[in-house]
Amino acid sequence: MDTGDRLLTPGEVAALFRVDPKTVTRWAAAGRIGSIRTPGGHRRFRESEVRALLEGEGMLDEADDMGKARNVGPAASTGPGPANAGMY
Amino acid sequence: MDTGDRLLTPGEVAALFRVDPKTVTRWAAAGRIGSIRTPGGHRRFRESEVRALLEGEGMLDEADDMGKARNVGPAASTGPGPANAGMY
DNA sequence: GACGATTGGGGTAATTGGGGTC
DNA sequence: TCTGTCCCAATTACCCCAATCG
Repeated sequence: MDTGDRLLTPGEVAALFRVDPKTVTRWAAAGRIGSIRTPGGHRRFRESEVRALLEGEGMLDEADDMGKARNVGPAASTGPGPANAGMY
Repeated sequence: MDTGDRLLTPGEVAALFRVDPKTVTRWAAAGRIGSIRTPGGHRRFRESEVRALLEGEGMLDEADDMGKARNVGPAASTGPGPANAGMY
């Protein structure tokens, strides 16, 4: 049923993307990547989603014209997937 | 609905959240998650509550489509939704 | 009663979150 | 506009050993 819903820590995702953990946090805060929060407030990311982002399957439309799908939307969130609640 | 009466061990919940079993114990001690204690002092967690926490307690409606069939993960059931009281 | 594996509790180090700045 | 780095506070992870579960 699940496509491999292993959860990754921000550090894991950051290492995968070769960026800073803080940057991954910003992606989650911007709603560009789905995030699951622990009761303590920390974030966990779906390995399947991260993998899709790494492969570039997540945003095929944007690969061609990014000035179109980047900031178009009622909620300002591009919402590529399950957007987080954004409460803190 | 027997799916909600299943009890999970701390190790199970820890694997679901991708955290340490000790962390799950800490959640129960902090009152962030309901726990049932065995006569010996060990804890058991309700599967329904854990799943609700995993899918997002914020339960925000999102009608987004990415054009490509991506992982939807486990079905997000509009469960009881024990509001997360974890404030930073 | 005994055994292996898990859990609990305490304590300390590492990671994470949020804000602000360059 | 986006990313990397600074601060501090909270959360989490791993260490120990004793008790409990199956």
